[in-house]
Amino acid sequence: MAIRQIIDFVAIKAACENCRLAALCLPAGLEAPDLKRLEQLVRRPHPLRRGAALFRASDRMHAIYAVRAGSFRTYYLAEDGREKVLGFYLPGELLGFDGLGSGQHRCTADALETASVCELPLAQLQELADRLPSLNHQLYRLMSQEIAHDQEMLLLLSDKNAQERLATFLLNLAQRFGKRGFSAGEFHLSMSRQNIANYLGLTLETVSRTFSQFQREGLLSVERRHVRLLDKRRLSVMAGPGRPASSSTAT
Amino acid sequence: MAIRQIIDFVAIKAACENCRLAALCLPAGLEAPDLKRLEQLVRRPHPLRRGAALFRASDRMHAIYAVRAGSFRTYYLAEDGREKVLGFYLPGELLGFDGLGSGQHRCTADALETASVCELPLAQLQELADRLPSLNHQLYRLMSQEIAHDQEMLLLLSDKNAQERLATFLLNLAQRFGKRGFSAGEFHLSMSRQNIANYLGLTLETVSRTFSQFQREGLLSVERRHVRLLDKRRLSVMAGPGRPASSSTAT
DNA sequence: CGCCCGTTTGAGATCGTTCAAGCCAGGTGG
DNA sequence: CCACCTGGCTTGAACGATCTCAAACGGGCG
Repeated sequence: MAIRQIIDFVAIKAACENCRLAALCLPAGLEAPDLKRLEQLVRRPHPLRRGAALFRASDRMHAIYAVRAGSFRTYYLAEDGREKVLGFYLPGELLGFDGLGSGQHRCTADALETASVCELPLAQLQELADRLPSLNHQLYRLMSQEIAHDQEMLLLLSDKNAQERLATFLLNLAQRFGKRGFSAGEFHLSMSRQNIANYLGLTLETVSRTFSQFQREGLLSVERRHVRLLDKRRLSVMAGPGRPASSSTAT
Repeated sequence: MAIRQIIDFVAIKAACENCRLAALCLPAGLEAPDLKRLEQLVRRPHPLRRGAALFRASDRMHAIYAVRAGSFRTYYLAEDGREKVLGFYLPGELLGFDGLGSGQHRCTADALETASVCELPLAQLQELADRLPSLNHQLYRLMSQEIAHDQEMLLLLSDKNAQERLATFLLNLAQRFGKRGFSAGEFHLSMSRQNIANYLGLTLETVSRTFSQFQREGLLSVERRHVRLLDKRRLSVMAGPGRPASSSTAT
């Protein structure tokens, strides 16, 4: 498979120090010598294909992951089988902290498209963290961001209507894509309407209708999963309070 | 003031080792020698009266707090002035981590009634944590719990109807009161309907009506802020999926 | 005693859901 | 190569839970 080969090739070359995502990733804020040590821990497993799980709820946590390519979704399964989508993760973003307290993951992460990660084995990471306060602080910072994201979502879910929710979501994605060197005005949604709806606490019909409405109003153009934001200013007004930014583990 | 004197008297005697809340508090899981060191950091400021802020959003974070008596609410102020109540804190529960990442609090905490806290100054706590991996792990565990709580709330806000929300809330409170040696079947709500409503993503009218409905159905009796749960089994069924437990920073 | 605030209760409006039908793109098999 | 099928998406119509607006109640405090 050609794709597999390309990815493996990249994997061999990838190192935190040279990684174009480094600034967004765990290494951010670490000094060169600490970075070297961190780098030695990193594993780069084979890519996952669409739908494959990176980890599952109640799995013993054995690593933190950085998205290298592709994208992920995390969700959480209620006792009665209902799913709740908790977040989406783009390249450079970290996931898997949810287990740091208990040693067990609380949610499942699966790939929305073919995707690959860097893996930081927990045992060695904690050992390193116990000796490097700076790494500890970095981990606190990341968990804090997770909390910040969840609290933004609480505000969104309790106060915002469908338009505000979708606008917030799209601007957030745009901002995160932009930060990664992709276009912030035009992008591909790797998640289905159903996933977006679940994440935003709506039904897929409402998401679909709201997309159509935004398009009629000239705020964006959308065709299946391709979106182009045409009037970010107005979208931003629609999105309402709470920074449109800051979703997921992005800085 | 008599009350003030009593509280000060208790404050002098209180020490983590003897504190009846110790098992629920930060010290849980720490060994005796580490506990001693932690204990030396603790300050016990004067009680706060109803409405007084323990810390405010955008304040520089300089401590973590453990509730000693009374109760607190945390909320988060959106740009347009809308408030979002994030959580309630009972004796033995810890608050104030939200700033661990950035060094700034993201939300405001205020007393719902006369309340007092133990204060763990951040600078010394971090210094201690840098030398005590066990304390670090404890802090991770607590932040993790915060995340767990927020994610339970995300599920509640996106999936549950008013009855499920209120039932979940009441059972959660009951469980937390019970763990603290108060009655788990009958308790006083220190927060207003407005606060409950905001926390649950409803209006105060809906909360009020749902209380009345529960009472008509024999699930509980309620008079102003005094609640007695009469049929926890049925309430539990109503509450739906996601553990009814685990709210806030309680273990 | 009377005011004020938090709460309860009622009636109507609204937004999102539900149920249902149809569309479109991509993949499959004849 | 085309017909068909499937899954994801769009659109419509009616329903319903919650919100909004409004009024009245009741306890606590000056």
